[in-house]
Amino acid sequence: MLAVMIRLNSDFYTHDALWVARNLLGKTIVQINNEGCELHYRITETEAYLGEEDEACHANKGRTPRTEVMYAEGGKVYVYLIYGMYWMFNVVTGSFNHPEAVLIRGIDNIIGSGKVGRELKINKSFYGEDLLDSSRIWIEDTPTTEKFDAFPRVGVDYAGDNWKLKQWRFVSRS
DNA sequence: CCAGTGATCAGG
DNA sequence: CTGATCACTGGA
Repeated sequence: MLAVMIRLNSDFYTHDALWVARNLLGKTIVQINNEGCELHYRITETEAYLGEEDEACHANKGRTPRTEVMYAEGGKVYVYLIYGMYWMFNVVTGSFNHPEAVLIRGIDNIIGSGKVGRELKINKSFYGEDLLDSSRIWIEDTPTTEKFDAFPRVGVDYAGDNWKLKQWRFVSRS
């Protein structure tokens, strides 16, 4: 029996960032590399950023050129460079004009958002990429009974206690 | 602990 | 234009 892999669709990504962050665990990022080969990566760790009211979310400071794509309907890619070195790979979620995203922090045994960006060779050209339609990167539904643990988000000490203590980081259990 | 590295954004 | 900041990593 052949397991048919289906690209995740708009119905998936338009859920809120918390739902998407939890439900992306165990799903498969598919990427076409420079040689035309199809690479598969299992998502193992995610983090949710949820709206302008979330003090840890980039959109907390409102709409800017960088955060613009977060205001799109779920299904786009949000990338940004941090510390001049690391490209963060995020999936935009939720409805139009509600800025949310899920940061991919781990794939397979690669743990750490900077390492994920490096492995996927993310750069600015991925900003706004449409996961529903792209021919070079997308995410596929994957049969899984994923168990996970929740932790506070990483690197958000600048946010108020209410926000930095939220356990919006999700890690697949073994 | 700390350096590296450069885009981004608010403020003059 | 300036300068602070940054959802990080790797090496003392």
